[in-house]
Amino acid sequence: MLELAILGLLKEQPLHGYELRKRLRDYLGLFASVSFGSLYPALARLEASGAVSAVEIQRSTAGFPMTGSLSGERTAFRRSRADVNRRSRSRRVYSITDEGQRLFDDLLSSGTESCDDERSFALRWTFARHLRPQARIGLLERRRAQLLQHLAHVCSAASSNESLDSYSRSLMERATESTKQDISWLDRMIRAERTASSGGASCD
Amino acid sequence: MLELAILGLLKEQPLHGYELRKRLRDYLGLFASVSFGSLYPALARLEASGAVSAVEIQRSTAGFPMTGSLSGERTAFRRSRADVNRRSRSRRVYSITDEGQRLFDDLLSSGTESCDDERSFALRWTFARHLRPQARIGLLERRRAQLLQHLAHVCSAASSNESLDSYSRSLMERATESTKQDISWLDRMIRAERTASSGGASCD
DNA sequence: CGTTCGATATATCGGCTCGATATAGTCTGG
DNA sequence: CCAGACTATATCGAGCCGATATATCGAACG
Repeated sequence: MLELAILGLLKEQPLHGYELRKRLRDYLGLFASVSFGSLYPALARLEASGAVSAVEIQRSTAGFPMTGSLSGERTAFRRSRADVNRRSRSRRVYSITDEGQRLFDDLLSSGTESCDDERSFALRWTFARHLRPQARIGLLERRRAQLLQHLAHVCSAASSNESLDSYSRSLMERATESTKQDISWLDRMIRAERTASSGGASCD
Repeated sequence: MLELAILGLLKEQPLHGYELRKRLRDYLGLFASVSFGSLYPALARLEASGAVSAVEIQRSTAGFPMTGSLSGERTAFRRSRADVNRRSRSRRVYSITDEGQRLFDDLLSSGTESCDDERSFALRWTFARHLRPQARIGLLERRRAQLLQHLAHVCSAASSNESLDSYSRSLMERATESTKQDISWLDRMIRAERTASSGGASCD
């Protein structure tokens, strides 16, 4: 799943590891902060599989480093942001490749079988703009079915045993309420997607 | 954290791995199902550290197996439940030791520094009856402070950058709403705990 | 002027968890 | 009598996390 998040951020612009982590924490950081012990191995895997390419940027006080290696990718490396000009030390700037674009599409739409937990869904929904309208609705409906199933399971477990104390019960009630509201949210999203796709252009 | 859940269930009665997993899924299963690849190593760790003791129950069609080893613990092993008499194959029944009781108390109250994520809090709250009233309130307030901090962080990240598309924004709004409701729930719980502890014995 | 501190930046290690898989006994039903 | 489902324990690889190590830079401080 981390690969999907990395590729999604690199689709917008090339980034180095440290900045990538900050964006994972801030933009997609609704759920958790990613540690370096996950990030750098994931980047190494992606590089080994050819999904991303890395350019080593040597530290240099001049405006354009260009110490000379791999001329193609760093055209997109523009120091438009304020934190880029305060570069320090050598950095490895990663860019997504064509193969990485394909991998991103695969990972994003592969939730057909097991878009299991909440974080996985949240991550996919963050990149929902890269999905076809039909796939967006499918993602929402799969998530909805999972929450309904989860709700039924919790209710059956709660009714089969009344030995829960007040602490467990209050926790369970809060969780159930939150899940129901998630389902309502999904319903609203599904309705909005349906009207948008019917009102807009025919499916693609 | 898995150790804490195991010890909490074994505090009530001795259990073998398979049944333990079912209860982790049903009773504490509000969040996730625990895999055997986590459970059995965790049991082995607990046994190696002396927090639990295991009794090998050989399969036998008689009512009482009692194949003879460690006479003390299995007094609590009563086949009062329907699924116990349909025992099959040899099982390793785990019981909590005195050292395990101490470890449970340590783990349960060690959230002073880092009761980080939601699942950790939910697990501790499930066993809140084993905490002193003061410690219960502390747990709730730590969780509340974390959620407030999380909320502030998300809001600042959202305001600093407006480039989020409608999908990310709707997701973030739902997450924010849910977090606010969690905080309200915590406030209710804190109020209830305060009245309960003030109505009961004077604080100390 | 040095030096200490915090931010930037990459990398690795051990330990824990998961999903998949292997093994094997028991019970039920066709 | 055998197929399939359930019970039960165990292991493996891979991924993720927290902690830690290393190194450079700018700012703060005396």
